Amino acid sequence: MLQDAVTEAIGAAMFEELAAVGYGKLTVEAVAKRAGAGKAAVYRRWPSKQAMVIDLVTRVATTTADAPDTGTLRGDVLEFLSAGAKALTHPLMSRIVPDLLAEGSRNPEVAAILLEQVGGTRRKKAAAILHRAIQRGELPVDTDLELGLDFLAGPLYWRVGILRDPMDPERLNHLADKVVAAIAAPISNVEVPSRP
Amino acid sequence: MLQDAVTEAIGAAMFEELAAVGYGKLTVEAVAKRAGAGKAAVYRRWPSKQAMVIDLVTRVATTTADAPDTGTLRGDVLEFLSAGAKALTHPLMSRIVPDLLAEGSRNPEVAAILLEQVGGTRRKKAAAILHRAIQRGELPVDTDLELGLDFLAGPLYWRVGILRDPMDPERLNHLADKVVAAIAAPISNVEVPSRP
DNA sequence: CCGAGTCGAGACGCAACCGTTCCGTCTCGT
DNA sequence: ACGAGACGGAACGGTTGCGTCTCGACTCGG
Repeated sequence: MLQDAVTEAIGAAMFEELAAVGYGKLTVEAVAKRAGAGKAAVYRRWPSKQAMVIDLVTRVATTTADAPDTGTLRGDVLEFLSAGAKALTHPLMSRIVPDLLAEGSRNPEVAAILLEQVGGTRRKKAAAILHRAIQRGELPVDTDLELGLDFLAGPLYWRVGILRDPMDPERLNHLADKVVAAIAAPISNVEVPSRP
Repeated sequence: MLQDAVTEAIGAAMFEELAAVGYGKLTVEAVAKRAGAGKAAVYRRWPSKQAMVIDLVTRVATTTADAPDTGTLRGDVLEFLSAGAKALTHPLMSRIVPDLLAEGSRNPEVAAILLEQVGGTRRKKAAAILHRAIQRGELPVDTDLELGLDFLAGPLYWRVGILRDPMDPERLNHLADKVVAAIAAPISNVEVPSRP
C-alpha cells in the first residue's frame, strides 16, 4: 500500500501521534521522531502537516472494503454493526475518529475527506443493505433511507465511539434487533405545530 | 450566574475560542485578548487552562434543567429529542461538544466532567422517561435501559452533531417514532456463535 | 566504483505561547 | 479623601514548533 519503509514508518507514527495528542496538537517533529526519521523526510513527501494527514487518512479510508449479503436485513445489519464496532474498538481508531470528526467542524478540507472518503464508503454499504431489504420485501418501498442510515451509525457510534463502552456479541445482537425495528417502524401522521 | 463582568467576559471568550480553534489549540492569550482582558485576570481566577475549561464547562452544564412529562412515551421522547436538537444546533455548542468529547478520550479530567456533569444530567432525564413509560405499561418491565439510552442519544447526535444536518420538526417527529419503536422492540433469541 | 539521491540528525531564524511580573489607571469601601 | 486591590496592557525569559537548510553516512543503478 505504501511505497517504501520510510513512508510507512511515518504513516504509522502519524496515526499514533494523532491518537495520542489529537489533530490540533499534532506536530511534524513528534511524528518524525516517533518514526525514527528526520523532519526533511516528512517535508520531502508532503508540503504541510495538513496535507500529510489528509493524504494518509485518505489512503486507509479507501482501503476498507467488503459488502456482506447474508440474505436477511437483520443479518446484514448485524454484520454491518459488527464491522463498525470492531473498527471503533481499535485503540487507535477509537481516539482518531472522534478527533477528526470534531476537527472537521472547523476545517473544511478535513471535513470533505471524512464525508467523501470515509463516510461515503460506509454510507454506500449501508444504503445497499437497505435497498436489498426493500427488494426482498422486508422493508416498505417508501422507507426513509436517511433516517435508516442514522440508526445504522448513531447508536453504535454513541456507545462505542463516545462513551467507550465495549460491545460484546450479545449486546450487538440486541442492538441489531432494535436497529431493524427502528428502520422498519412506520411513521405516524402527526401534525407539526406551526409556530407563528 | 457569573460573579462579575470580567469573569463573564472571559467565560464567553473562552467558549468562542473553544469553538474557533478547539481545546488542543486553545490559548490563554487568545482568550484574554478576545475578552479584552489581561492574562493576569485569567490566572488570578484559575491556575491553568484546563482548570478554566473544566470550571466554566461545569457551570453551563449544570445550568440545564427541566424534565417534561407529556403523559406518553412518544411525547416525552419527542420533547427530549427536540431539546437535544436545539442544543446541538447552537453554533457554539455544535463545535464545542464534539471537540470536548474527543478530548475526553485522552484527558481523564475532561472525560470525568463530561460523563458526570453533562452526560449525567441528560442521562437522568432519559432514564426517567423510560421509567415513567414502564410504569404506564407502555414498555415491558425488562426493557433494556442501556440500549434505550443509546437510541435516545445516538441517532440525533450522529446527524446533528457529526453530519451537521439540520433537524426540522417533521424529521424530529419521524425520528421520535423510530426511537420509540427501537426502545420497545423485543429481543430475539439468537445463539451467539462462540469463537474457539 | 562512483556519483546522484535519500537517509537521520539537528541547527537555523522566526513566531507563538507559556506563566510571571511590573506598570499606570480606575473603582471601590471606609 | 485615601489606600487596597483588581484592572488592561506590555514586557520578561524560557520553551516549543514551524519550515528550511546543511551535514556526513548509506544505498544503489549504471
